[in-house]
Amino acid sequence: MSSQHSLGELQLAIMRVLWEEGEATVARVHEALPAPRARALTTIATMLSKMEKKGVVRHRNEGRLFVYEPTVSEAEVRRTMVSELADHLFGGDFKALVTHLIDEKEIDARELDSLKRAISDRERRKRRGGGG
Amino acid sequence: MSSQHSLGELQLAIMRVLWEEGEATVARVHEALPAPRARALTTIATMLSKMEKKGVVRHRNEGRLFVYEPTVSEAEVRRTMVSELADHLFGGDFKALVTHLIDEKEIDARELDSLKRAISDRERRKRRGGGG
DNA sequence: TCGGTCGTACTACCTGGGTAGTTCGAGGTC
DNA sequence: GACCTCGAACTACCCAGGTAGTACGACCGA
Repeated sequence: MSSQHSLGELQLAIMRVLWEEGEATVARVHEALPAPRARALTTIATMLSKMEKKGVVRHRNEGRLFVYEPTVSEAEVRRTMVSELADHLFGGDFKALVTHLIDEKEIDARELDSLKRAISDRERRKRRGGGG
Repeated sequence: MSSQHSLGELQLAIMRVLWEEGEATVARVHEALPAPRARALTTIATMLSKMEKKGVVRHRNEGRLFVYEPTVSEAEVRRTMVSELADHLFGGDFKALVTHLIDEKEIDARELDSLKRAISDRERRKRRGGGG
């Protein structure tokens, strides 16, 4: 697949519900949205149909209900959006992005160290176990 | 300052010119934009005036020329935009962002290792030297 | 069958990024 | 002084995210 999908804030919030629950009706998405993201039900419905046109969700009919489910994974969206940002802001240099994170104290050396250990670990496991 | 400024693609391209050159006229920005970002001169002018309304650039008159200069630094914009992304995509967890970078092979353990060394180094220097 | 309820469809609007043509004014030139 | 040119201002779009009211159709209960 690997389609390029950059999503807005509300769209992301909606997707988060769908990723979490696998599938959901408009009403379900609406009530599952955290308080600060409270919107009219129709707003959610409109958004969902825009998102379907865009290809990030799909729906099936359950009686007269629409049950929506995601057609793109969280990882895909993240990949797209992080790459986009790295592109725009750091000329596509992901290392520069991490460097920024550290320079701006968003993340410190200790955190990075534990991170690095986790990664080496994962890589080692990958090498031994094979599968992705 | 620390104002929150999220910029679009063209805006970023324009800012890059201004950051690089310190200040520039519309024409200068226009000709300095890399080929793939070629736009009509009026587009640049319009954009620049929108950006001024937004507060990310300022201009002074040099005869009948407008000389624009940035009012926000590249670091500020990066901070804003990276934080925004981390917020939207990783619930504000910067570590999760780095983890993503590694999981998705955007960056590998070796790169991370050299990165980590550079960071420890910088931290050490900071601790000794003071300023920040 | 009528009327209410529920849920989607339609419509409309706002905002901001992006795009660019056209107009207008200032300055220099013939 | 009329004219040309250059550069900014104005105007007008397009698109997508976001927001929500209103219309409409289906279904259920009386």
